Amino acid sequence: MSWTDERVETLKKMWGEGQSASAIAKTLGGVTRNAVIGKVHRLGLSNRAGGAPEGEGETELEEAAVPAEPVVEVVATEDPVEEEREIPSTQSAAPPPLTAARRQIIPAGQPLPPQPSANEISPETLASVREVEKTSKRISLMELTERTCKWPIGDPATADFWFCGLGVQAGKPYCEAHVSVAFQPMSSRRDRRR
DNA sequence: CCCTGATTCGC
DNA sequence: GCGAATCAGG
Repeated sequence: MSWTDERVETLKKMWGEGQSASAIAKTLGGVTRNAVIGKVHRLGLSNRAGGAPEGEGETELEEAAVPAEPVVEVVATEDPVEEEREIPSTQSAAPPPLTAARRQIIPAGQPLPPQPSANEISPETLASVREVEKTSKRISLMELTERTCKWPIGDPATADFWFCGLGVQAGKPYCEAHVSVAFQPMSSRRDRRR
């Protein structure tokens, strides 16, 4: 494969859109992400220039020393390389109707499971969850991957928070134990049809 | 371990 | 010019 005008154009476009080198390489086909990066540099557009020359926006989640700005940034932890994401411009201009209770909002965005509460989870499964929490790897947000259990454990508002991190069970986002509690057969309780 | 971009250097 | 290997980092 060679860098035809077409391919270069695609490269420029995708790179400009903020696509990752590997994603671009996958789209183009016949090249590796290294090739893409190499080309990007040769083309002189290493830095995702354009309109944001500066950017000291380090998303540091330090202590809760928020001055006064009710900065409600929804930092959705997007998957590394989902697939064809062609919408880096999706502004969620509609913050959920969270009026009062704001200090106890769980993770962010995506379909994270509810914390194991005294819900409708059978004592057995709940017990197994407790078990897993002991043996969990306690990985950080950064460690989360396609194949690590993304079950949150602990209180996100404190340092006492981590993710299970055990191996997931084929495609599922959680390990076996957490899958069992996340995906209840929908009849764990003789539901009193309200 | 997974992934990201950056750089180097033989081809 | 090209891109694998390597580096540096999350």
